[in-house]
Amino acid sequence: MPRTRDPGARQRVLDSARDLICDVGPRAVTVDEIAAAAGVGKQTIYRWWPSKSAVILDALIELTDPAPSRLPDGTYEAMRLQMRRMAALFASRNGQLIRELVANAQVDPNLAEDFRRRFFAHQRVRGAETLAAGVARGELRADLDIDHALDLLYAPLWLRLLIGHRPTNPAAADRLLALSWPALANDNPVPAPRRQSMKPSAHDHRHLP
Amino acid sequence: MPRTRDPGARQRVLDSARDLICDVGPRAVTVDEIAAAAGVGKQTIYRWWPSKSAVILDALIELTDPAPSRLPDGTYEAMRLQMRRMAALFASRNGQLIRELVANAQVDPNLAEDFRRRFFAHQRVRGAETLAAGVARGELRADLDIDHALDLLYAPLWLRLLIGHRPTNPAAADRLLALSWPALANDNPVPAPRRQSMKPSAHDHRHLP
DNA sequence: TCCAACCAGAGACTCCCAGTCTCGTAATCG
DNA sequence: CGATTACGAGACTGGGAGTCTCTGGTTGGA
Repeated sequence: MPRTRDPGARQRVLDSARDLICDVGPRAVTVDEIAAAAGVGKQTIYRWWPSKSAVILDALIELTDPAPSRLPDGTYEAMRLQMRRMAALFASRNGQLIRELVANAQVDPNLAEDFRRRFFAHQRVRGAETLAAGVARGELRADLDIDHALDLLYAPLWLRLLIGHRPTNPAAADRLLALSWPALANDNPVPAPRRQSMKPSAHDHRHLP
Repeated sequence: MPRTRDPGARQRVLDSARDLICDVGPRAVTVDEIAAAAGVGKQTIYRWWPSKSAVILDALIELTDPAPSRLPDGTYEAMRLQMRRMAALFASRNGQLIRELVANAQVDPNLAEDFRRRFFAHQRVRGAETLAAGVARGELRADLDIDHALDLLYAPLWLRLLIGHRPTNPAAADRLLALSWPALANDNPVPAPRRQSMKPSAHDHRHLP
């Protein structure tokens, strides 16, 4: 019998938050500005989200959800594509959203937990599947620790986003994968047949933007 | 002819900042509390440091400076020690200082630049020396890109500190180094003689806290 | 038709904290 | 001794997160 939630308002809040933060940069954006840009009362935001960071997390998740597109067959190329996607996200305007969230997560344990569960872990699932498939096919070492391998592959990109000591772009993803590959690949192709074309080719080294 | 800076005050400010942040956690600590704990006027803090973050950065740097102790000869063991030291720092109370600084650096570009120059880069210098020596001795691949290799080795520890998806401890450092090693080591010992005892031994794998 | 329940936008309000300003005092040097 | 400057103490400003209040609108049931 009561009035129900306005889905348009929800969407306008998320869109405004995303646009403002990506343009102006993190922390320079206030909740009042988001509310004004969305044409929404401040209380409407706090009715549906517990904090400003929760809004930003939802805005970020909305961006990256709808992409279960097909991956290449080879483990190397599949990982390369996934790392390139992550690098592109980090380098895009939307990288600002992630930086803001990680910054606030250092202070707010609840946010940290949400961020890990709803964004960070979610990002890793497909990578874990790819690596597991690679192990099953004998392209990767049989004793590979998937979680540590994911850290190895993804962490340098994260670090560049958060520290800014180097750019985060697809070329960086390529170089990092090429560098790490020998640590993951199966040195002794036990019964496994061909894994020739999957290995990094020479031109993957040494020519960056 | 004027009164000079009180070095005791400087030290008390840094000590109080460190203690409070390590105990209470980042952002829960205000400048007023630091000043009160140090028995110092607030203005004295702002006379010598441009911001709260600058105080914390100095407090952090003071901790990690005086440790140019000798490293083992083997490249593997030297890197292992350095990674373990970093892991221990991250896991200690002082890891809070770093988290706070990285969080604020996402918002404050000047702080980000200072943090990179005065802490982050400084940390990497010795690692770079170790790797370069390893290349020179033929233990590591001749075409190794030192900067990327440092990212590979250190970034997973940083990521654990900042995201918190896994613990940051010496055992983790060991496992990450053992995992990455094949990506760095020289597969073709060209003219290089023995590099036997430097390689990870079997017990370095698979037994964590 | 009317009413209860709850949503909405608008904006005033409280609380907190980084950073500034002011004061009276105490060193230091010429 | 007097000019100069640091010092501790604490009042003050500005801005932003989150809350409260008000008025109005929309829904579904009696």
